[in-house]
Amino acid sequence: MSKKEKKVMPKKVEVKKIVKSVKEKTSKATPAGKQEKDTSASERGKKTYNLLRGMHDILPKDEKYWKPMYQNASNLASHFQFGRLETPILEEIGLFVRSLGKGTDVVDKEMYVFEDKDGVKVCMRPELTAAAVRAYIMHGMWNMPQPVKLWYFAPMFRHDRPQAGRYRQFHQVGFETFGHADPSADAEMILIAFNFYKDLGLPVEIHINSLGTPAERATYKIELVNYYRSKRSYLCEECRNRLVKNPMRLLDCKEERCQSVKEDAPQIINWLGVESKNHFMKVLEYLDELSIPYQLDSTLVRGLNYYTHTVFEVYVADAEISAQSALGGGGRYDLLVEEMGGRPTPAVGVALGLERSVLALKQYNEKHHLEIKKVPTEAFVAQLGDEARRITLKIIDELRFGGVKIAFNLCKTSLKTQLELADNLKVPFAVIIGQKEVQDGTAIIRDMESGIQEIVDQKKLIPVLKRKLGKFDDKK
RNA sequence: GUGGCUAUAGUUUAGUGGUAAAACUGCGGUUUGUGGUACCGCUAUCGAGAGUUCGAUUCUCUCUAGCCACCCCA
Repeated sequence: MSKKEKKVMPKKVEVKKIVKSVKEKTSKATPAGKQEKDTSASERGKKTYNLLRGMHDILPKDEKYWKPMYQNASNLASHFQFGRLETPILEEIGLFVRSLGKGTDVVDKEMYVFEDKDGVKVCMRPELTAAAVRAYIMHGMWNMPQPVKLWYFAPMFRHDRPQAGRYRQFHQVGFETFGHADPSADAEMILIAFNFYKDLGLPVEIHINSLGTPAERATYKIELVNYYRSKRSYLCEECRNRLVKNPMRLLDCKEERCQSVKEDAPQIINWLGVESKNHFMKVLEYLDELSIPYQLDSTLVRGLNYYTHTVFEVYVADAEISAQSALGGGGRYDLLVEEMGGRPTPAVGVALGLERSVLALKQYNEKHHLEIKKVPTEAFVAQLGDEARRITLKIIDELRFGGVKIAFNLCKTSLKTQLELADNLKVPFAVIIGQKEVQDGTAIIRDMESGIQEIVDQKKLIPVLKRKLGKFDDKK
């Protein structure tokens, strides 16, 4: 016991632990154990904090999903010439009410709205398109060579009821193109969304529809309502409400009794004018050319009011993976810039939900027994004693410049434990530096498979390691 | 926002009206210079609060959170 104490004395943490374990032992031994328990409870009785509802931490274990998502988005953006846009989380409420439209769920019940200390009503952004439009107008981007292409990777906020893959703070990666009316812009958006998932290794398909112009939609709406009104007695209660409130949503109904009514319902495509129809057909031609799998979906409406012409959503191309419906979606919003006070500017955009994508990707990989490969660790640097530890940190830094992917743990003092860690990581080599090596200015390189060790000069460590790893120095 | 299900160590799961079991992980140890094994030890106010009870982790209620369906969306 005394030996033990002596050993650990210099370390505060260890002392505490010993004290604690001694306490516990005595408390167990004595019948007055209850008292002991009480004191320890009050000792530890500090409040712990939980997350707010619908909020989540993104932990290191999911870095393997988040990192490639950011990299993919960033690569696609630079390839397709999108510039990074970063806007504030807080904006004026009006921005979203005006762009998304009153009557949409997002505006009516999901926005985080509060008054700040100046009594100004502010809103935490529920999406970014409106902010992008604001930025486009505010910074006079119509004076730049068109199209202006912007992308973002950012958190959004919606006060919805949480579910798996559905959070109150969630991330979207999105792309917006301003000043490009041609169907090729629509196709480009869909291509980017498609590639984003392709690069992640998740097969997706596109559901697509056209909403035409507001005028065309209005005529269609009348026709739709007329049709549904004639079948009113067959409808579910929900749909009777929709008939008045939001007729476009009638087509979404999943009630069995409404299905037969839905089958013969007029389809919006037949009510589009020649121009709108042409635009849509051209988008589809592009998709055929690009071999992007898509489904025409005459019931696809989308819940934000600003869309015109093309609308689309991205789904996992595997019905068994329940990823909370669409992974992402987008469409054209040719009238929004003008509506928001800018010059008439055609625009198209897409937003992808990242938490949902991670969820879908996890499920997909699990089903197909796939794993995301990490960059393998090439060597473990083990150290023994204070002197060695000091040298080690320096050597670790040198190895970073040398481009050797290493692991280490300065927290551990025993060589045994460190080699155990090295073994768990399945590194091919361990670099061992102890008291003796510090004095000699050397290091041991241990081949973890064969156990063969070699002593090398610390200065030659990087080239020797690289040669052993099958890497060659750039100089040679 | 509506309805339903669930809540036990870091994780996954046992279990009981008499304060709890296991696996994995983590930390420490089996002389601080050598790994893959083995062994030992430590780690849970049984989601929070109230009620019924001699006694509740177990029964009841409230709350909270998560999940599922709907609504909607990403």
